Amino acid sequence: MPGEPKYQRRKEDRPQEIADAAFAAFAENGYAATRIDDVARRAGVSKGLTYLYYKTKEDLFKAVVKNVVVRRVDALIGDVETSTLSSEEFIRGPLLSFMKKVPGSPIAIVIRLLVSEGPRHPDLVAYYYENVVERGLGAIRRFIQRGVERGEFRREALDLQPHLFLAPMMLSIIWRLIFSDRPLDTDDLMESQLDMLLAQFKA
Amino acid sequence: MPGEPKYQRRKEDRPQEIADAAFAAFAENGYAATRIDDVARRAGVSKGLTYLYYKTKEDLFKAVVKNVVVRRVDALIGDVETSTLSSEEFIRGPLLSFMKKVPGSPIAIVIRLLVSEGPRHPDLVAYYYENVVERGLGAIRRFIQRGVERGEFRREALDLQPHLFLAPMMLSIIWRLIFSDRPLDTDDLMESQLDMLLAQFKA
DNA sequence: CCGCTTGCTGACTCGTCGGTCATCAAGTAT
DNA sequence: ATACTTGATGACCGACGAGTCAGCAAGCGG
Repeated sequence: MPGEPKYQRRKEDRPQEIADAAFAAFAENGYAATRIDDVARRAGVSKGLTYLYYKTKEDLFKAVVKNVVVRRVDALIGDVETSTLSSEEFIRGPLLSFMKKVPGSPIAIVIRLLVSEGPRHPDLVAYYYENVVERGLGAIRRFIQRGVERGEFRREALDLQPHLFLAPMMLSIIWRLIFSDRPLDTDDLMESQLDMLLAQFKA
Repeated sequence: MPGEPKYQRRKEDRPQEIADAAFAAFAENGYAATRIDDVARRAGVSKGLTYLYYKTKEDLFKAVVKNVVVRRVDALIGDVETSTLSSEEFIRGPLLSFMKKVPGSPIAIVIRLLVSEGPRHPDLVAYYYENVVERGLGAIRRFIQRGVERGEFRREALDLQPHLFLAPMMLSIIWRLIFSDRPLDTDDLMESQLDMLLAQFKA
């Protein structure tokens, strides 16, 4: 009797599937504590196959981080640049709702991985810096500038460090990474911060 | 010929010395990547001795975190409670200068360790939460309350989440953990935040 | 000086896990 | 059908590092 085939060949999909499984595994146990075997099992694949597509564990790690990051940042930045809302509306609308989502999103996991493994993967940190941080901060800076040009913000807003928008979001991310279940009204934190910034810099 | 003794017995000092060495090692390489042998060599001691004082690697880890934490937090909180400065003076003086120091201090290292290893050491997280976070936030809350009672702050300040004071500090810590060498004027960040808070809540 | 306690050593064990490779079998071309 | 390519498997290897333990010697009490 012929029976089911033991496996199908799916050259195209495997790398992505393995990367997804790896992300899930890293998210749960961290990089060091994750075995390639775990990743393979999660992906429904043998350990050997993982090594066909990713030469080393480190390779896989880098692929995973780039993967997760690239997918998200572009979308958001595109939003900022093309939106037709007034500055205040944009801040209270799309920006705030984005910030609220981040602490529970895969981005938070990537930050955990960067904090713990970053020092041993400098090129990965560089990649992240260029593709996320610089571009993200740049977008905020341009946004402020546009606001000033339109007369919605005072000139002093130009001296503001864009980081100040993101500080409560960062705290919220770390809080959830460490104290996952302990309550903290992170939404309120971010709203208060944006309120303060607007109060201070609105024309 | 008698020669030097090969070692001295120093039962009292060993545990602390080993914990210090372990902290240095964890700070440099993280928990998982640090070998007990490294710790021992740093402490000028044999691997076996480490196991005399700490049953397992995890034990050592917990001892290290508690050790570093306990030493610092009390001092600061004591400061807040006993200071005779006005609220604004205190914020712009001792509080600001404390916050400036943190990102380069061992506390930052502890945060890295908690972010990466926390999920696997829930009791350690609980310990940290009770002894650092709750007490720290409590101190800030009492400080605000005192300011309101003295008429230095408006009543609305009571609704403020204390976390908002610390958000830029948190961002600075993470920034330095990940991007150690990349420039960021973290002092300015924290100052701006305190300026905003004062502008908003000063009576 | 001697003998006993115990702080301390370091060679060893043993499980684990990253990485390899001989082999198999799914799919394809002829 | 048959031969061939290559995606996929899983047993295996080697190193590495946590934890053990038999024994050594510092230093104290008599």
